[in-house]
Amino acid sequence: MNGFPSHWLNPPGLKAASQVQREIAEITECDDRIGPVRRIVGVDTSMKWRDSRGPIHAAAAPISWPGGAAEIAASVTLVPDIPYVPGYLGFRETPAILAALALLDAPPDLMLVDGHGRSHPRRCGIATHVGVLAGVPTIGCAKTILCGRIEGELGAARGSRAPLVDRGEIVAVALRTRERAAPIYVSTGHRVSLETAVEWVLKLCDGRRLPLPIRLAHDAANAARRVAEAAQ
DNA sequence: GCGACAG
DNA sequence: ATCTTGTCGC
Repeated sequence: MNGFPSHWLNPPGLKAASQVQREIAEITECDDRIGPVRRIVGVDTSMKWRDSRGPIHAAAAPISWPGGAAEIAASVTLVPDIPYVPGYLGFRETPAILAALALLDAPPDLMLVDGHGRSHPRRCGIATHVGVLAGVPTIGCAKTILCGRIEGELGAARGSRAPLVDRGEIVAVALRTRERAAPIYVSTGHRVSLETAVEWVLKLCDGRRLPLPIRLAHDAANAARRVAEAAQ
């Protein structure tokens, strides 16, 4: 599907993992390289409460565009190699996400990932990780900050934005997608510029804080978890 | 050394 | 990430 070293998914340790992230960050494209967008997929995972070593359930939820009609979501259950460690989420969840993506009849034209992309200490959050390995344009949508700080003031109106700056670099946009709601942090994952990413996220947030494909993926992943838990 | 720390 | 129902308010 896409040729890459196996250790990009399975490094021997965290030190090697950091090096992999720097390598991926080197080849990531932060400019627009998107074809016609007719199908958008959101991906997310679900797991048991405070169970960082148990199985995770990943879902890929497609919508058609324009219109935003939901299509059948795909989901898989998989035991991750590592527990959750801040900064290394990609190594934990990417295998399951790629497996769910492989169940779709075609790769998406654009993908939204729950988590950071470039707004990561080594510029390789899960949205970048997934985007490069899948060879798909991705946008990172995170609910809280991993690194950096908001520069300036973020307005209260929907659509207000302020840059998220880390070590002098704009790595994401703090975006008010809904009035009276906390902002989300939109970043480049792969092959999508920050400006384009913000445009898409605003278009996909139907009066809600999170974009539709992410919400659908969240629901599908939770449904898969309930099915798996009921079956045992 | 200390604090911070996506999901 | 997830446990949980209703309830209050913009």
